[in-house]
Amino acid sequence: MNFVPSPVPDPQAPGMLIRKLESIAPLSAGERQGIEGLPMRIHNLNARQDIVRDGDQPTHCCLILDGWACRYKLLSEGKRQILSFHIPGDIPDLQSLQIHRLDHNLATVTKVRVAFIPHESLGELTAKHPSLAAVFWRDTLIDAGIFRERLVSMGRRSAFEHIAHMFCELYLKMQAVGLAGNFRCSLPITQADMADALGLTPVHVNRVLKEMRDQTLITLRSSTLVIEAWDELLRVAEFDATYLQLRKRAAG
Amino acid sequence: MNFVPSPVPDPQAPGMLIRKLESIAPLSAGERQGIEGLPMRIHNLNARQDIVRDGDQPTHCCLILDGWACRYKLLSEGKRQILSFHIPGDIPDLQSLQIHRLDHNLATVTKVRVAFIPHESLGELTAKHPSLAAVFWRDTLIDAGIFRERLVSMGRRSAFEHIAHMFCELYLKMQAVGLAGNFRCSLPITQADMADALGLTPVHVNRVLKEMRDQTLITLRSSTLVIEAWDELLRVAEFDATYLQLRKRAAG
DNA sequence: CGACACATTGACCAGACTCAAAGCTAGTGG
DNA sequence: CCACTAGCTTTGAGTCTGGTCAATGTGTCG
Repeated sequence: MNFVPSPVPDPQAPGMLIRKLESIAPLSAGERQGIEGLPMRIHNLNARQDIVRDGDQPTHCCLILDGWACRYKLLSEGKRQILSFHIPGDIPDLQSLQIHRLDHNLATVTKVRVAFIPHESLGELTAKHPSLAAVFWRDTLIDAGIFRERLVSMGRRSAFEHIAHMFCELYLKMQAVGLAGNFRCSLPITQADMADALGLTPVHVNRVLKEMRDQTLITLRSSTLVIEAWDELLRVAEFDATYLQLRKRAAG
Repeated sequence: MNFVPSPVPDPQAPGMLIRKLESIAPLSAGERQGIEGLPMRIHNLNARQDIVRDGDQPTHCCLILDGWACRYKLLSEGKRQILSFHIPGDIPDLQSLQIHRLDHNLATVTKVRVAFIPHESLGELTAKHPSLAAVFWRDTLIDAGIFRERLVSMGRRSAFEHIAHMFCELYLKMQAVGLAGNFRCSLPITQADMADALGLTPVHVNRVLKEMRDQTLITLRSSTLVIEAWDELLRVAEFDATYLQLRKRAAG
């Protein structure tokens, strides 16, 4: 792994994790305290670099504090499939606690600030607080639910519907961690990234985006997505947020 | 749920579960004993009927003892996406232990014999044996890994490659539970089912299957798949079995 | 200011879809 | 044991969504 500057302390990192987990299930005071005590190595990473790779056997989990990351797989002839995008609060490789060899890559999209948490410490924590283990399990299950919904988009939605669906999902995920509001959020990915996530070509993504703009569904300028017609977007995407398992929570 | 005959006892059901879990991680004698003690209601279900539905809040998990099941979601205009097929030993709704409202349907494909296990009993069991909880967690993570690989197929593999990939996966899963061998296994699904799983139309699936037959890659007759050229099938599918997390195990 | 990455557009192509018509085949009932 | 039927499979002809190739804008950063 290539880190840019050397690690810097970040007293807010455990808070980020606590907020994330409380968005999944309420935590007891003891559990919160246990999380506060987790050792975390903070790193600042450049955009577009791998964090862990296919085949790696990581010894840490990676909590995103700032910026966007993605998981992807590569095929022959440079074909890439982006499996998911990840935003602050996410632990994209939480599964590595149980599945020791990674079967895909995790990379930054933008510059990213991450906290690395040793598996060992997480293991001790969940041994002490079994209900935290359930929360972690739940997080990976929500992750799986997102994959299932994306499968539906890939298989049975048109490019237009699929892109609309992705925007609904990304907006709600960003809103849930307080990084979006008023139908506006940062979207720091290129059209090529979108294409690789959607299973389309960049050219076609571009055309569909133009069509969405023409229909005043969205505006997309300087890495900012503005949803101009939320209800209509939901409708064309046949979007049902159940699968995201979003609980009511305090504004972040 | 519509059960055909009334429940019948099946002393082999716990054995099926034990074998399944030992394919994920070794079990201690105490754990095996705990599983033997699980209450299981056995039912025989007809083909093509829902077991649990989108929105349900099940109180039992469902262990498949015999036959095939599938999970699917429906969209408007009768569009259906099959998320996964399930074979004996699978617990397709294990996640319902943690995610209480189902976001998809689970249905039989063929006639199915299932064992329903109360969440309550599973909860007690994992409280007593925390390492069993980890095994269950691991099982759902493997499930998620299968979704990720399917996402790659959907997004970046041609219909031909995608179908080849599905056959590789199904064959290995069947082999792992002793239901396949010698490059031959039962495949009790229609071309329409395949189409809904692959995100294609039945007509196109048919044409691709013909092409595979013409290339002597496979034979598919009376619900039996014969893989005539395994290495070649692996090659065209760019199949890498890592994601299935298959451990060496005794022949079933 | 220049370079490079990204976005946009056009012309043409191909893989997959639609609609429609036969052919099979396993199960059912007589 | 055979004829019938319903559901599945197969095939053809024509269409369309999304892909390919290539050129031209546009914006951002050093």
